[in-house]
Amino acid sequence: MFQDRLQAQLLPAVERAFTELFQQQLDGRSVSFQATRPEFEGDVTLNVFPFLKLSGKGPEQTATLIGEFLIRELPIVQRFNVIKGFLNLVIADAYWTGFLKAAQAHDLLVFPSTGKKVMVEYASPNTNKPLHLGHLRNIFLGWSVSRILEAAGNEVIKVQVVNDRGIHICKSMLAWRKFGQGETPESSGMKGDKLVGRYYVAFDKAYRAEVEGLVASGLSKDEAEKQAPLLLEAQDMLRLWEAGDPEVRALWEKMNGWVYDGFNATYARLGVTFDKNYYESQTYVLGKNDVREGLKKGVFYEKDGAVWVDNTPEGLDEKVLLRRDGTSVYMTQDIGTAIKRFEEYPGLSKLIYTVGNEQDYHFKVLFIILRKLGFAWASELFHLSYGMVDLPSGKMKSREGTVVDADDLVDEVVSEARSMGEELSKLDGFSAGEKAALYEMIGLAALKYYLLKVDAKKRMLFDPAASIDLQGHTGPFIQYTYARIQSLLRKAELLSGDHGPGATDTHALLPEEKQVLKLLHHFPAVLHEAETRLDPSSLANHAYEVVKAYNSFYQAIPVLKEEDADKRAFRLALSKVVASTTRRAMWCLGIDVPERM
RNA sequence: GGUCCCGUAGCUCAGCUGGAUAGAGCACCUGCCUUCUAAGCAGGAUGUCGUUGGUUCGAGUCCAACCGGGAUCGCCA
Repeated sequence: MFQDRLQAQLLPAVERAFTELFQQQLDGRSVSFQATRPEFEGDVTLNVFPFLKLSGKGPEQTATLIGEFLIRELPIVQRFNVIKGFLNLVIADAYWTGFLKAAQAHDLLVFPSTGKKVMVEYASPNTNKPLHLGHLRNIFLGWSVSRILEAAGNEVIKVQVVNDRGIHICKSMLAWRKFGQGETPESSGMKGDKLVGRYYVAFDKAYRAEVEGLVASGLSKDEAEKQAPLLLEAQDMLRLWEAGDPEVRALWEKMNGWVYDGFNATYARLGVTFDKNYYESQTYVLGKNDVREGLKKGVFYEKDGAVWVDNTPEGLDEKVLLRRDGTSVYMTQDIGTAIKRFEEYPGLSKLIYTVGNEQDYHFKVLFIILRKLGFAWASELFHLSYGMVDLPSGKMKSREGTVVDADDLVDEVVSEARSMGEELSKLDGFSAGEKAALYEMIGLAALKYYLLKVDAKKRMLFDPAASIDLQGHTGPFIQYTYARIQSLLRKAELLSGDHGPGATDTHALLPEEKQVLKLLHHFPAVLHEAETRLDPSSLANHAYEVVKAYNSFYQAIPVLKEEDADKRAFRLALSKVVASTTRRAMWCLGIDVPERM
């Protein structure tokens, strides 16, 4: 369990209190301190209810005895009050100002190196259509988790698996060859992924027309769907692809190339990168030997000529790993790819798959299989499962054209940031290019924060109006606070006589100052939690809490206008740490912050 | 049908291994800019925490059943 610097002092003292006052051994792990609720006096609270058996006394008496002991033993405990079983401790201002000094010297959200290497897989698109809103949640989530792991001291390898082969891309290729008349991204001025996606849609349309015609001529729907000439042709093309037919391969490479150009443009705009790309056209052959090995070892078994795994002892089902004809299924290649990755990256300590929760079962089975094959690292595989994104109108359906395109969405939110910015017009001296870059930064912040602040595990509703909101609990609100502080710091430097911000402990902390300090103080614990739970939302929400408290402070307490030099220096120091910590927290979310806005 | 996830204010969401009178934002209302950036601050109103039982000193949180929503269970990917 993560201990902050305050708990590190309090916990041993509480343990001593139990040995000296009650002659009992207290298990430190069972002790939890919580922030004191605002309606009571105090900074941290110890709930003594769980320890009444140890103390052998009533709640009030137990709490009072411990409180008195802490006052004697720890200078940082200034006074206390007891309400029922709650021991509320007031921590001395000197502790908080000392904390601020430490935070000035060392970034609160940078942990020492763990020496561990972690691989995060995310994005993983198909190459037959452009990226959409669902991909955005995946991409922002995977990127943020990578950053969080880095901040927590790990080396992170970011990868994607590109699903570049299969019937879906053959459909686009076929449609392009039939109807495309040589159209290219250049000739049409269309982004490559959009162009290929258009032919995928064109295929679907023509195919359904064929199916309807066949049904009209008397076939059942099922038969029609299987016998439509276009589908047969696409399947032929897939066979030619697998046989390495030069012409099909050339077309495949050309059209995938267009898609990659389009994806790369989107990734660049979103600000994400990959250290390595895996392509299914290469990985789909993996895993067969591993499955045969498993068969030899008796981990799997043969039935009807196919190879199976029996997961009924784990409460799951039986599952085919190699078809009767010896070809592999999706699971087979995932087995092989996982093994290959741990070979390619010796010392890899964890592998995280950012994949939607509709594949929960798949990953459960995959991890069990790898464990059965005897790989020690199988326990370090993690499915970062996230919920679907729904629209107010319901589920996104490509057939019904309700899919929200990623590029369009970014355009929209950036344009909202622009009109807001123009309206407020606070950017004197900015060039057109600087303004455009700023609006881009703000728009992306709105979108990223909107998708990241919700617990990733949960299905979420995407409200287009709320996602471009720039006020309240949003990314731009946090950026705004940062820009505000930067402005303050710039002005402070202009004032003569100030030799930079410094923390002093010569004045009694105001409630607004202390509130900000307490929230900052809690930040490392939040990062730790975000890392262990692989959950950016907790970090996103805490960043909001901090800047909200800072804004209250800012609005109520003078900084530069303060005449007392010590107080002014202290408040500047506080502001500076809020800014740098906020910037780091936003970095962990993949969101940039501006110097002005 | 089996397995898994979800149900908290009008809407969208927080609520850490059980702890004090369940919190934010949006929307609605009232104040605050001759400016340390009003993309802000202060204040107002809003709850059978899906239902019913159980465990506990204490349950939004744990357990069971039920109701409602979703996912998944293929020699598909």
